[in-house]
Amino acid sequence: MTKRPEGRAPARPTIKAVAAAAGVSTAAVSQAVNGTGRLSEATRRRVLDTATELGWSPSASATALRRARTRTIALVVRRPTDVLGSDPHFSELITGLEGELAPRGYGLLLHLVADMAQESALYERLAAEGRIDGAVLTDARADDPRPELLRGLGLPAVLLGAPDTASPVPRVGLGQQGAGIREAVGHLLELGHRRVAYVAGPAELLHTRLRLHAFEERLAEAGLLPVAVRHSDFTERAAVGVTEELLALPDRPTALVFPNDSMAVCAIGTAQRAGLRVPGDLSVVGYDNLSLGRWVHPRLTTVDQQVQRVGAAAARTLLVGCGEDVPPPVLDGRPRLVVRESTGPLPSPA
Amino acid sequence: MTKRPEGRAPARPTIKAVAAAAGVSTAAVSQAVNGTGRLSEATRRRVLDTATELGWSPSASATALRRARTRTIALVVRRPTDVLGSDPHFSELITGLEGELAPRGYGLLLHLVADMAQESALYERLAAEGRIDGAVLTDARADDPRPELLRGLGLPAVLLGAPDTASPVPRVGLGQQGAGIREAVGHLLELGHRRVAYVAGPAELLHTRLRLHAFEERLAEAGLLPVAVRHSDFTERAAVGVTEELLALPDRPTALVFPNDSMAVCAIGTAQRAGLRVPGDLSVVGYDNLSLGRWVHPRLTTVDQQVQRVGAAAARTLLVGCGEDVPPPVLDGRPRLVVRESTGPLPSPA
DNA sequence: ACCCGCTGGTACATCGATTAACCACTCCGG
DNA sequence: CCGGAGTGGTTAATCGATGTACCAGCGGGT
Repeated sequence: MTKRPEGRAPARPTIKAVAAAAGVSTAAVSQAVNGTGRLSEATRRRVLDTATELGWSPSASATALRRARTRTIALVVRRPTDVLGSDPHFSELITGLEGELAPRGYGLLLHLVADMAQESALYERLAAEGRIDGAVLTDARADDPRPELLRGLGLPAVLLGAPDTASPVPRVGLGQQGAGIREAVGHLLELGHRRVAYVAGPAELLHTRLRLHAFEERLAEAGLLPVAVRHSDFTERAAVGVTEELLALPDRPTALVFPNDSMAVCAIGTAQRAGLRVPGDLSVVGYDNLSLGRWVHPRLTTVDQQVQRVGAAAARTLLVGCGEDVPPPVLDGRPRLVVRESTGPLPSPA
Repeated sequence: MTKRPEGRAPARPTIKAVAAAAGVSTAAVSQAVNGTGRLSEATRRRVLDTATELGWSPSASATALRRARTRTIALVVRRPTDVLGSDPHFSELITGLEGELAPRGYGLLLHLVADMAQESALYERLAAEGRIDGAVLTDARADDPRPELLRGLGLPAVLLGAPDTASPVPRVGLGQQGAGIREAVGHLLELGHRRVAYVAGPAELLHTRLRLHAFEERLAEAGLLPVAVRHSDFTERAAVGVTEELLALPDRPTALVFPNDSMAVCAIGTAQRAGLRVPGDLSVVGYDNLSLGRWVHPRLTTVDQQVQRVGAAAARTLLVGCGEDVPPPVLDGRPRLVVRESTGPLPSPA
């Protein structure tokens, strides 16, 4: 039991300590770690050695103040209900972001807000305090105020889930939302389905519109109309309600398409509870390729949109916007249908 | 011709600008916003008004440098496999943390690492750079190196998922892990089950041990031994493998207890796939009370440990450790069993 | 001897806020 | 009329790192 008075700060070394230990000026130390200025190779090495020896890293606060750059990126999650809880979307996105940010010494500042007003206010505060260098904007809306806001604040940003039209900020991936849904509908049509219903996300989200449009378009190409379209939030509760409603329809749909996997799984449960077999009586398609879906019974047919890669691309885009010298993002993958067991041939009419 | 065509930096106002506009010294401005010093009410108000008028907030970098406090808390998620993806645990935890941190102007810095070595290295880097004021340590291990490490770095921390024994850092909640499991086992015993198996998390995690001990203890109180105990990571894939193995046992268990809900759901799927009815032939208990569990078929019996509240308590504890003046955390809830449909009476012997 | 250019560094102002020390002024009792 | 105590501010040093401007040698051409 060492008697150490608590809270005794270990007094981290400063650039001054390193300079003294190496017998040079603080300027030399700075130049050594940043690779700037003109130092002899011998001096540079000696400085770097003493730096590691003392366990010194430049203070993030001081550097941030001097350079007006914090090496921090904001990710704000809007969470009107409890979406985050069930949605793997953000976890995957964060994984993708981190993979690119961390190696460059960047940090991810995470915030949760309830609505768009709070989100905008938060960006303004973060910008006013100079806490961040950029932001990842998720869930693009139809008339999204954020790109313009961030541009006004002088912060680079990247918008996820919007088509690549001209805009104040770059946009990344999730742009081919339609492709996955088209594939899913095509799959259902091939199986013989004619009465297909679509459960969409909140109407104000841009990707909701994109996917819905793709859904209707693909059906139209087969000369069909959706038997029903319902908007919902992303909650499991909504999934259950909508499913019950759709199953009670006079011309009951034989296939349901959902905007995420959690909802699809709940829908399967609801159908089973109502005495229907999946996919015998009802086919169900999800979205996201949540790993859970591979193991439930029946295994879930879903759309994999590779959120992780999108996150990585978004991070790269932002880093470029921050003046970092990184290879530009490449985003090859597009959403792809993963066919498993929750979809099957049209039930033969009794 | 400016280098940045439209990215003209809006030149955020500084304390100097506010001081000039209000006709006072910068010191007065500082005292006004911090409520320190002795300023007349009139001056204070005038300063605050011009501050909001100019849209000024003190620079986080400058304040951090001067006060040696960043108002940032680190949450490092160790993720050997893809646990984060499916585990709602962290989402809930983050929600709880944010609820307390955000109102006090604190930010949450999120990092993902692969193993404990990386995690320790990360804390050292964050501390050396002075990027954080404290850290939330999740998933306590048997001989956890982090509390000692963080103490050595002079950073307040809070350890989650450990009993409240003496330690370098405070510990919060999740300490009564046993209570929930005891309740679950009691429930199964009441239903007549005698052959119960336990699927545990990774052996090095402290809460794994606590829960396992509670499981065995409660069974012993009824004069029973576990029919089997298996360790696993938290992945769905492992759930499937373990379930298949347990169901193939000569004295097949009639009830399975899992360390999280995703695994339990997958186990149910696996059992169904093997032709077993749940809970007719097999009872399944989860842990976490993931919202999905309320809607699958059958609805999942699980343990609710109120992670969100734990997060809130952890945040409060940390804020106190940072010298913030907040009400001390109160953590009333203990884990509670939520009985639903995936558990049922012992199958009558054929 | 003188100036030039080059190498390898150093001195100092600066980023934006905080805070201890200090000062001008008024009021008041003795 | 003077000392002492408030009141309501200001001045200036400081946090740690960065970068521009400057300087000391030194070799070499003329």
